[in-house]
Amino acid sequence: MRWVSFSMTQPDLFGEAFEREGVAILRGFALADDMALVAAIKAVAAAAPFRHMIVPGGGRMSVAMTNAGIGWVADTKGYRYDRLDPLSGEPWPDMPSVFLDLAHRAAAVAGFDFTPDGCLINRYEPGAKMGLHQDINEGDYSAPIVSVSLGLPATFQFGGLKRSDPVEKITLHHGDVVVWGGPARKAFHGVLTLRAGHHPIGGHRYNLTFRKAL
DNA sequence: AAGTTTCA
DNA sequence: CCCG
Repeated sequence: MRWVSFSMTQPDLFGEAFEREGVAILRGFALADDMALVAAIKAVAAAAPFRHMIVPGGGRMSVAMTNAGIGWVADTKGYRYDRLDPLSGEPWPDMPSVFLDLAHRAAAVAGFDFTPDGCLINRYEPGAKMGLHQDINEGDYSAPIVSVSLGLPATFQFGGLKRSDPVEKITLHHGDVVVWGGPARKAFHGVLTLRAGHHPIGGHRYNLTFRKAL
């Protein structure tokens, strides 16, 4: 099987151009569904509350997380995907249909037939950040990663396959969707410290990251 | 280790 | 003091 290579450029839409093989930036793709997405996030969080996970080494993540479907979990032992929320022992809430539909449509733009089984929901309060890392705990690297930004803007860093590779910065705004796969699937990426600001959905940023975890 | 801290 |  041959994997699909693609790239999309959004020159000067926000005074920034970005072009990288295997990465598509869909500006405003989620705008039409933003309120439904936020409502679904709140419904998931009502059953599986946001929490600050501990990483190996003992550090506490500044980003608060919960999951729908198969969940990403960190603790002192390592990183893993789990059907159960360790906080409750119960399965993570089901993936909301508005999540699944949006992720599928966004991935299709980039040439993927993508049915995620998990969505990691990140909540960034001002001061929160996400260090450079790879998404490499999934079972199927032929599936892309789909990332949805809601709320306050953030500076996203996209690097290469080695931590030391140069990093490109791009501002992600409310409603933007990023799809990466193929040669970019295991690229290092991260989010710079969120700056305080005002947004109709609140003074924070949500990020939905869809994966084929199992 | 997707963490922090410290230093040059 | 912040940044890389």
